[in-house]
Amino acid sequence: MPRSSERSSRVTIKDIAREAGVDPSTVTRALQGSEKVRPDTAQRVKSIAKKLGYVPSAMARSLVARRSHLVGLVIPDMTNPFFAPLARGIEDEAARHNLRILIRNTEGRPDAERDAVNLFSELSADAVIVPMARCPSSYYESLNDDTPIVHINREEARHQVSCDSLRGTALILQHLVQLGHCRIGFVSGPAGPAREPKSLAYCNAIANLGQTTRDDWQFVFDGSTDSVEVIADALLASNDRPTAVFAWNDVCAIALIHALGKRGLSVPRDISIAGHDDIALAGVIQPPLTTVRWPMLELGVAAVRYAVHLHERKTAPESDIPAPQLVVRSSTAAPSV
Amino acid sequence: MPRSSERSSRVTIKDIAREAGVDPSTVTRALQGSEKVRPDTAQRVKSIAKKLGYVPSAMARSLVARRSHLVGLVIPDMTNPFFAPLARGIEDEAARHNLRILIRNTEGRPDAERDAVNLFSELSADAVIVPMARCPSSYYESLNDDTPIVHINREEARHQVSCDSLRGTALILQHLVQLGHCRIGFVSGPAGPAREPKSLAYCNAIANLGQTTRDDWQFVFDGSTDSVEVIADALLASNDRPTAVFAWNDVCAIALIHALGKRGLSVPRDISIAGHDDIALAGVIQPPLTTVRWPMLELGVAAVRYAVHLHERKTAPESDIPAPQLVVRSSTAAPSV
DNA sequence: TATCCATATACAAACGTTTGTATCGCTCAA
DNA sequence: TTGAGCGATACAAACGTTTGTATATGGATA
Repeated sequence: MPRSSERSSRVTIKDIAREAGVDPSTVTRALQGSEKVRPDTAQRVKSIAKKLGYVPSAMARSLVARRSHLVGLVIPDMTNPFFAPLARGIEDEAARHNLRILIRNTEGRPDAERDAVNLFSELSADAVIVPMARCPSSYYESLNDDTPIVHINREEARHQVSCDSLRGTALILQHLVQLGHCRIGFVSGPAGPAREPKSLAYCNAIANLGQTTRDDWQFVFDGSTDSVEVIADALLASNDRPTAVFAWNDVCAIALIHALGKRGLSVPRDISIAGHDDIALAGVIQPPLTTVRWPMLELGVAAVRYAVHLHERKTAPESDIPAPQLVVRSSTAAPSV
Repeated sequence: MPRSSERSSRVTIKDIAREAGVDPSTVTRALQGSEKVRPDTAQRVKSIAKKLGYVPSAMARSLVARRSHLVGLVIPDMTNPFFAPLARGIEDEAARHNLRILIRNTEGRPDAERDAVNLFSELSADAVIVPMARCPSSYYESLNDDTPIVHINREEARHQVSCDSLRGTALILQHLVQLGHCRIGFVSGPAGPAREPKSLAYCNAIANLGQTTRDDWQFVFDGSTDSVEVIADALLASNDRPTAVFAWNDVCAIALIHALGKRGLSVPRDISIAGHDDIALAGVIQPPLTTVRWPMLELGVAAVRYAVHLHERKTAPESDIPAPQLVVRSSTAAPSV
């Protein structure tokens, strides 16, 4: 029996006050459990509130409190299970701080990312967490700082938490070289500010290991299955093709294994494939994927902590986040040559 | 150069008004592009707003407008890529109606689901979309109806859009029987109001096809990889074990294929496995998974349309949603007997 | 020059809360 | 009997918008 009256608009604190014969301010205090209200009055107010199906207005509340206890999370790609542990870490830590997480999905589109940040800003979110931002730094610098933005793995940003983001590349390449590979290809992720540094990290790591690379051993995955087919074709066309490929994304690596299989190449017998991210499925596909585990959960926790401290003490907390780890499974092996 | 002043709180319409030498109401109208403002005044106001880095307060705005143009989406499991197309359909359709989607993740916990619905309600969301709700119907019936809840595939709910949710079961089982299987196992999804109907659908379909089932051919997947191991063990222990298993969830099916592989059973040679949902990876794993494609994208679109009509015309729109489809790949084959 | 209309702008109330301060009615001590 | 002190409650202002109405300014008309 929610609404007992016939009015069509929302039940307010005033409705409760009228019914209880008290002032609205008394209702607020009663509902908050303030000690300045007589217990029996408080009880009466509460039961009337319940009877009427009262739902407080976050709008009005936040307006006067000038904060919303909301934290925005901007996710570039819900399809990628990679972000799930991040979200979980964020949710858990947020709950501990009496904050509530709201998520917005951008599908990798920079305009959607701007819109998401904007919406959270309009909602007076306490903070906005943006993992793997697609918009250029200049955009974030132009924002006024009422709403702090916390980036994840974006070294140049004002506020950010990160792990050693390029470590994974080094680990994987080192692993492949140790197995005896010397022609190692690379597939970089979708467009965005993160692409360049990744390619660079690959080139550097290759150089550090005393190996060489070639332009036609480097490919771009745009998130679609079509682009994987193109990559597979290009790979086979190369007359001196890589014996191993490092794909910057497990989803891409898995799709690539399949595309190569269709073309008669078996992994890891004919070619080794390594991924990145260690999504939940990576260990249960055939062959189980060699990849890099990122400390996404820990990054989420750290991001929320950072946001909280930013809000309260205006000073950045230290937090140490475990380094990315190599997870060797069965999609990589010594070259067959 | 966002904030030119030294004040630390948010830039408001009053700040702009003061700087432009006009009344706040004129600022609003100028910013809205109302035709009652002289063009040069409007221009001046706009440029000042930009200069000050003005961000409107959604709180204040929604408070007076008494609506937020926000639609809440409650997702039980972000890990499951199954929900990605739903979210995309919802986002796209919402954009067309000038609505913005906010997502909250519940990880399948009923209390988190209640909290999510509650939050959206407090935020005066125009509607809340709840796919695969975990809370009992009685909870939803007890809610006051200022904030309409639109369910997805929940026949008993007041407001819902759905496809023929049990069709998939029938299609898969029919396919398996046609291949010659007569001992067909079943793995149902995680706990919640949807589990019972699913098991029932399985039993009914089995009966309709003139087959029989046994209690020890039916298993429960709770979302963890551990539970898949348990299922695999139980499956092997059965002395008259199923020659095919239908798992109500691709993620579960994929993990099951792997767990059986570890125990020496090859799919589909030794046992057929079928999934449900047709997630993006289903086609690119080894072996490619036979499954059922659900019209998630279309359901998302329909849900938003439903919500919009509920808000505007108070009458439910008709929409026809394509039926679930059987997608036969390579994880099912004739029994080897 | 007085009147009228249109146009541009200002004024004020409202949305639903929260919170600081004022007021009321007690009891208790002097 | 009076006044201080206190506990419970009422009053009022504020948060940042939007919107209906009132006002002022100017030009055209009579």
